[in-house]
Amino acid sequence: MPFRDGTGPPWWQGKFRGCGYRLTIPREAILGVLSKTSKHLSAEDVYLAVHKAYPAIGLTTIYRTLDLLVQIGLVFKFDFGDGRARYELSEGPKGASHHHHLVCTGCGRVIDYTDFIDEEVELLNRTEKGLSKKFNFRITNHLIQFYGLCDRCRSKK
Amino acid sequence: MPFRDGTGPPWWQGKFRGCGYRLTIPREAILGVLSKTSKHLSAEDVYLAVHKAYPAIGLTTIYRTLDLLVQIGLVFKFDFGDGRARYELSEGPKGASHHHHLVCTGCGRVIDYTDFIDEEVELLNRTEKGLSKKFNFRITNHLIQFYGLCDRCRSKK
DNA sequence: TTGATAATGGAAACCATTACCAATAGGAGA
DNA sequence: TCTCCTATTGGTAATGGTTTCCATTATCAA
Repeated sequence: MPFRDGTGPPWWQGKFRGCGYRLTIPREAILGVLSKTSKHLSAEDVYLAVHKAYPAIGLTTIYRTLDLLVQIGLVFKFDFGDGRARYELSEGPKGASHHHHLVCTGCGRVIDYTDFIDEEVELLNRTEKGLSKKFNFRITNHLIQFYGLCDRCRSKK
Repeated sequence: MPFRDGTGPPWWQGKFRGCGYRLTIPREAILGVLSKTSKHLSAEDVYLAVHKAYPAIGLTTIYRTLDLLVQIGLVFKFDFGDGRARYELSEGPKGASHHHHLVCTGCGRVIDYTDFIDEEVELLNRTEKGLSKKFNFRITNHLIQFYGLCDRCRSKK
């Protein structure tokens, strides 16, 4: 009987065992970091955060684990155009906090928005169904991003 | 009076002059390559293609020019997750051939689709308006991609 | 408790992209 | 058409995020 009140084993344990993966300290530490922030962390960001509590965990493990988490579907990987990948937990323990991104091409700032999400998701689901059938794809994920200049960058020029 | 029948100066000349950029051999060659394909070329792909006709043109120029074309808005830059950027002409001389992408996470194959495009674009325009107002952004572009397993990769496992 | 093997970590390799700078060429004005 | 200013170019070297390699360690089913 799983616990989800913060005192028992984390809610993601099942995901691991179910796939035949071992639940290790580094993996728990990385999930811990990701679950405690709403920022878009790079691999190095995760490394630095994890490093505070577990200095022995190496950068290689961070990359490997993040890849694994993306494969499992626990984590989303994004590219905001600054040359490094960003990672976000796909959903929190209390449920999904689904959002899309607004990226400033001037300063690289990323804004999460949840407005219009319902309409977008509704259309996406419909599109997914159609595409799955037409191209015989098993669609697992989608990406929507808007690009532009934020207020600060607009006034600079 | 501009020519668009292939015998006169290319339709993109105005774009350059208007922005104060010079129209050079390398730039024309690169645009030429991009306008003759519907594939998603990497910088190296473009380099190799350009190199056949103009062996003197260097890879550095390819990168610089592609960046410029993206800035001007003549070219879109994509990331399909294979570690290299892909470039596509944003619209052909005959008009736009707007499409979105379906990416196989198994083999990396990318399928262009135009189905649902109208609905998607309609919703995106509405969303853009709302986001522009709420966050005071000047939105210039958007990205939609679906990820999944293609038929071949599904049957492999 | 034990053993098979999945997972780890440090260093080195990888590789797409960028920085640097001397040489070249576009094109507005004469 | 010619000249000059300066944007552009191209080769090389550097950059830096990510991956590879492999000997060591730790997980967990039996």
